[in-house]
Amino acid sequence: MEELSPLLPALPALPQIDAVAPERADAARNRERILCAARRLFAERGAGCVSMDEVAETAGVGKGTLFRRFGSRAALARAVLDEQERAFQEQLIRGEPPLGPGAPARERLIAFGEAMLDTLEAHAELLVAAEARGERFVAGAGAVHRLHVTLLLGEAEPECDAQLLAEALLASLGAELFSYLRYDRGMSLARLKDGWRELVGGTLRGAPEPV
Amino acid sequence: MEELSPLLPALPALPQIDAVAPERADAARNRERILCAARRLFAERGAGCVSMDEVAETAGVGKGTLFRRFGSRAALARAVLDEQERAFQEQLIRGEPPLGPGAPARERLIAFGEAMLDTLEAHAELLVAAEARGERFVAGAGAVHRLHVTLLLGEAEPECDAQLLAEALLASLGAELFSYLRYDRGMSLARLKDGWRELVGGTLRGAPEPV
DNA sequence: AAGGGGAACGGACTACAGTCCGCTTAGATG
DNA sequence: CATCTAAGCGGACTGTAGTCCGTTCCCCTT
Repeated sequence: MEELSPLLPALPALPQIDAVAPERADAARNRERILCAARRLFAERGAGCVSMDEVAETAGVGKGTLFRRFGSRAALARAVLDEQERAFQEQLIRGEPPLGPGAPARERLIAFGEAMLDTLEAHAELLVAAEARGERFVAGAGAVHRLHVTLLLGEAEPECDAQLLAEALLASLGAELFSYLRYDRGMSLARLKDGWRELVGGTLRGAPEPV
Repeated sequence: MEELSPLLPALPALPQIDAVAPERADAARNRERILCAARRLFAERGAGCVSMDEVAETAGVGKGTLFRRFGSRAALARAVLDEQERAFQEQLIRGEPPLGPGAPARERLIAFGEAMLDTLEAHAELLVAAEARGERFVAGAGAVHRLHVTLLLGEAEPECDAQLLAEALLASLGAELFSYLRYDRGMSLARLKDGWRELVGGTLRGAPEPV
């Protein structure tokens, strides 16, 4: 694994897994309250129609606390999706093929995109909120997806610029674009999946001729 | 023209197609002042560091006037780029190949992307401002690009879902993504152009090569 | 149990996009 | 030139994300 690290853009500050961060009791309580309130409000009224002030008030904490915990609106949305996202990443790493390891890279890529599209279908609004203001590129979940796609592309076609193509492919799975195509343009989920397949199929169909 | 009118059942108050907008003198003057101020401020300090209040003050007009004219921050950025964009569209429609008509669709697509990347290199910050808040999808310039790419794709590969693939390809030319790749990740412009060529090449490899 | 240090709290504050509405005035009409 | 009216004006106002900083109180130490 180590030798792959040059592919990473830089993943600093991965949340420490072990015990470096003992959380104070009141902090933990408040975090839970906030997540709970956010989940409820987002579900009730849609993520786009809930302000941070409302979340703070509903949770019964101050605004400062809310932002100290989560840093930004986008980060809060991500935190609400966290459980979901963890499960998805688990699938990618240890799940059954074709999503998990065992299938050819090309099949895994297709499965990945289809799963992403299913997630988008289920949580479009929240995901739009989660990728606001360019945080899309920095955020933890995005980094994992990026790495996953990069590795699969490199595996399927060692000659290609996997890092760059991964970004291009992921851009086509962005939440804002999805919302636009799905709801403003009325494209069906099946059509979007077909499009993804076409895109991946094309990208992986043999190395481009050397210039 | 006039002699047709007896045939018409009476079309009162159809929105005038031509000469719709006789602009009042003060309005024209203010629009010019605003564009001038915006151009200057954006150039001096970067589009990201200029607030609408500042533009209004520098232009010597009220905030209401500014928003009445341009509607939003993104629209103002687009207006500042307008001249540039007109010239570019002219190239697409009537310019020399490979950007203009005359070259095979595939070459034109590649040239289109490279030209877009050059534009991004020159005006990244302004273009980021211009595509804020999903206005990317609605705005005039975006619509022309979309149509152009869709037509070329359809021409090069009639079997494909040109509308959808056009969106995917255009997403990879988004200003935010460009800024991230170019400046945060430090990829060279040449590399981005190569990536675009790879992407287009792959997408169009499905169909039999045009003879 | 008491005390001290520092993390956590909360809400007032800032900055900014975008809206509203009463006042002004360009320019058309007679 | 006088009058009229609707387009245009401007700045106060709203709603929201995110910051600051004086205060509180958790938890470790003794």
